[in-house]
Parts: sequence; C-alpha cells; structure tokens
Amino acid sequence: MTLPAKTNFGDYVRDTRERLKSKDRSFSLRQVAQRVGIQPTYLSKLERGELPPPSEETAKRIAVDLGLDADVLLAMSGKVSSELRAIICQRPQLFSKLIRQLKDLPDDAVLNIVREVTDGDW
Amino acid sequence: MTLPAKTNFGDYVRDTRERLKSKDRSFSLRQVAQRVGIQPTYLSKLERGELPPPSEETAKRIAVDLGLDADVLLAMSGKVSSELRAIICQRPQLFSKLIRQLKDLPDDAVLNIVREVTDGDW
DNA sequence: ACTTATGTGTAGCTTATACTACACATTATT
DNA sequence: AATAATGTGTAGTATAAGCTACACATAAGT
Repeated sequence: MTLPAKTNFGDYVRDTRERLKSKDRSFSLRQVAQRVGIQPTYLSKLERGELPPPSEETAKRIAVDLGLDADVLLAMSGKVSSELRAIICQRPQLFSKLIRQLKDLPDDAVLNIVREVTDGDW
Repeated sequence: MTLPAKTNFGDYVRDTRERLKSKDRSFSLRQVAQRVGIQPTYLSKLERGELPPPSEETAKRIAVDLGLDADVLLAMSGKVSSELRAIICQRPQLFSKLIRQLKDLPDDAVLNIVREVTDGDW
C-alpha cells in the first residue's frame, strides 16, 4: 500500500491516472471523467490544481474509478468523509479527546491500538 | 459534565442561554449576540432552528460565551473542528480505520483506550 | 489523409452558505 | 408614564462551492 508522499489532490489523481493509462487506454482524462460523471474540463482543472478539490461524492467516485483509497483522497481535499464525521459527532467528547491524544503518537503506536481493538481485547 | 440528551443545536443553545440568563441578565439573546459578534435576529433564528447551524467560527464563539464544549456544539452542527480534521487528514488511513473500529464500542471501552494513552503506556 | 480522441482555455452558471439590516410588538426598568 | 431592553418577522445580500458548456489545438489511430 503506497502512500502519496507529500503531494496534493490534483497531482495524486493525475499521476495515478497516467500510471493506469499507460497500461489501459480507458484511463484517458475524458473517459475517466465520463465514468465519474463530470466534465473533462473539470477533471483537467482538478488535476492541474486550477480548481480546488471537488465535493466528497465526486472525490469518492474518482477514488473508485482509479482504485484509490477514498479516505486518503478525501484527506488530500482536506475533508473527512461524512461517514466518519457522523461517528465522531455521535460521541464528540470521547473522540475529540482521543484524536488529540493520538496526534503526536508515532504510527506504530497508533497501529498497536488498532490491532488491540481488532483482536477484541475490549 | 452534563451532556445534552438528544437535542439539536438550537435547543441546546437556547436552553443553556436561558439557564445562564436566569442567574445573569447579561445572557439575553441580544447581549450574547453582541459579544459573539452576530446579529440578534440571526441568533434568534439559530436558537429556534429556523436557520441551520452557523459556521465553525461562530459556533465556537457561541460555545465560549456560553461556557460550552466547542466539540460538542460543533457536533450538533454536524461538524468536526478544523483542528481535528487536520489531525485526521495527516494520517487518514490510520485514523479512519481506528474510528470505524471504535464506532460500536461502548463508551467505557473507548475511555479505557484514552486512559491508556494518557498514562503513556506507548 | 482523414477521422477520432485527447487535453485545455475561456466563460459562464446554479445552489448553498452564512449571514445583515430594518421594523415591530412585547416586556422590563426607572 | 416614559424609556429602554428584549425577542422576532420579513426581506434581503455577499461570497463561496461545485460545477457545466463551447470552442480549439494537438496527437493518435485507421
């Protein structure tokens, strides 16, 4: 699972699409736009950063088409999916506190927590 | 720490403000609006749910004035603070996975995690 | 050569977001 | 009784979000 280094929404989409396109002609800007349900001009501007990232729904459809992780692509839009937002908003104090605490913990420490929960030690 | 049962933004603000007002005249709708930096008419409509919750900034200022937890008030607006969003967006996969996993865990289980992290067992 | 497909520049548009400003009736305060 | 303060109805406004539509030059495929 390769995470995008320090790139933005546009570059990430463009790079991914070009990579796919080199193996499969159907990943032209126009065809992707068509499948995603947006105008080619719009996708072009998104990829070049001429316009800010699209709506959550559009970002998700782009992610699906390009086989990307929607959470990651949304993060590059500075957004958190409505699904996650809803979870947080149900118990805002609990989650707010937890997230702030985990902010400065290294990845592997957070992963340990994830694993512990997965294993159902709770 | 009393959490609002199942109420919405408007009712929560109104109830809180009325409660404060009964002890302190300066919590009239007009004076609160003045301190918060919005029009009284706007606050009135917010409290009665005639208009949707305000911007994050305005919600935060209301929270400060009324002594409420900003995260909770934002949650009633269906929002997550930009600060928390930024934390999540820095490590979207990690946090997304964790949040989804914690979704159905009872409060005390999540609190255990919070405490463990607080104690620095990591 | 010709058609077809590709990416992009320019110019818009529609809907939501986030409020303000004025006027008024009702209720307190002095 | 007069003044001041309170909450609210109505009508707007300004800005941003999230796109579309047309036209065109270039490149690729047949």
